[in-house]
Amino acid sequence: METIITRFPPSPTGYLHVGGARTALFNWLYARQNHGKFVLRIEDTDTVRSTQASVDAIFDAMRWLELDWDEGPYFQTQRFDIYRTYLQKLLDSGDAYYCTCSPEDVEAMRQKAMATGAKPKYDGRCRERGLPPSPNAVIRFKSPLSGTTVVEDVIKGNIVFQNREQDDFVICRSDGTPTYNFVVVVDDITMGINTIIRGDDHVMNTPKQILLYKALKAPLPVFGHVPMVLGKDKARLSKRHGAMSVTAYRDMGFLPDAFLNYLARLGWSHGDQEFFTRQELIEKFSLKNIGRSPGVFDVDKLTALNADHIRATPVGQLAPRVLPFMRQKGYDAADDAYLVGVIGTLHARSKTLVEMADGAHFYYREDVRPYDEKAARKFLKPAVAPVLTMLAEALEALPDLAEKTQEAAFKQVMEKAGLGFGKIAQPVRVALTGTSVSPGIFEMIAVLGKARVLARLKAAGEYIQSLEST
RNA sequence: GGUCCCAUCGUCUAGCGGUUCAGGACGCCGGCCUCUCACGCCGGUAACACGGGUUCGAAUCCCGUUGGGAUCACCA
Repeated sequence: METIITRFPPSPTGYLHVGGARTALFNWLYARQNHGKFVLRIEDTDTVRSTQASVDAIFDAMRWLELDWDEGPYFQTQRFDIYRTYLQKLLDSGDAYYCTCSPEDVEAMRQKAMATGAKPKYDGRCRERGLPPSPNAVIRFKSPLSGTTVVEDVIKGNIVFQNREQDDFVICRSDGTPTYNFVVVVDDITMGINTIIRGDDHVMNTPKQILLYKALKAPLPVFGHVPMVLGKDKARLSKRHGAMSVTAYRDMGFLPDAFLNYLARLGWSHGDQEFFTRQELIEKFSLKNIGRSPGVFDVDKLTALNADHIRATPVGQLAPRVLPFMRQKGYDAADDAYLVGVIGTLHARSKTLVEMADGAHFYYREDVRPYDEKAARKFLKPAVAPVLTMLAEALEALPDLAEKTQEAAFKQVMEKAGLGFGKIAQPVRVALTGTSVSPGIFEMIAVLGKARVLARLKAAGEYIQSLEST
């Protein structure tokens, strides 16, 4: 069987956006599943809009998503000589010709056509003139005047185009640089790309490209056009929908596998399954299960899926991923046993890594004061001071802080104070964390360790005393 | 406007002529669990755009309407 070779060809005119990431993912999955090759190609022929910063941003995003490529990155700007060769082939075979009509002339043709209600296109006036190369001439492709070109789309099915709708499009500008539809075809032919999965916005280019493949006598690749990703208002995703850049999702605390899982499920399905590991995606992905209608990007669902992935990830593996967020908050955290313990108490209650870092505040602050005002007022009342003291003593006497051991200590205090656990837990929680929301008391104490716990209980006692004296 | 594509709960979707007065997930609303918050569990809300056909039978096939999207460059 032929080796599957797919590609992802972003143009470096901005960051990698959500839609682009999804087509990259689909191509990557398909290549990986078939033990084929995934090629990265930078389409930078628009020298005005292309920037190195964008190239870097794209690599950065691909690396974060861990979508590795087997070949490339190729840069189109370094391949002009190849394009030149293929241009000459078309000229030689008579499938292309020089045209000296100025942009203004062509524009006039469009206006005229529009006026008569016809489709705006170049009228082919230089088609049979056999013009020689000249400084201001462009090269146009000699498109068939009749017949049909059918795109056999693996996602959408057959799409038929009338050749008469096509005009003789420019394949080489007057400045000598080749245009998009031409370079893409040459690249895909020379790179051996046999499977092209790309966005819906390219369907109209496909008949042009197929014509080029035929003129170049090259075998056609398999085409598949995936529907667009839309924003909440059902309009194409754009800046006004907020985060479009893939790396923005990294910064919001999403896991790459969760992001990929979400992207895959947006437009593709495998029965009712929602959660997929990266490996499952590779195994179960299939072109035939890609839907034909556009989908709306939903952060809430991404977030829910992210929570599932966080929970499914062993705490040890989560540590290096949360660390940057901890540091960003100024916590002196390290990838150590303490952090693993911290994550253990937080990972079932965090939907994102940012939330996890937020929830870890009390683990990395020596003093949790000032207390949350409402929490302190409600729970750190005079009556609880002796209870906190008793608890501190009981805890101090313990040989270790295993949850079982702690339970006995708490039971002892509960009996002495004549209070239920519920009455003791909240004050302790405030004393330990400064707030009324946190992981479970026992697990928290086990992670914090005796020294921090005793100090905080003592501090809370002092706080209550200071209230009484005023 | 021309050309092309699309159309199941608010959203992502399952469904590929009958076993579905349509299943799952997110969201939302109840409840349970419970030391708070979560997790988890249970239950509820909510859809086949419309109109014609074809067929014994249609969410599933065909046509039309409507609605959305894409594209019409010497951008990619």
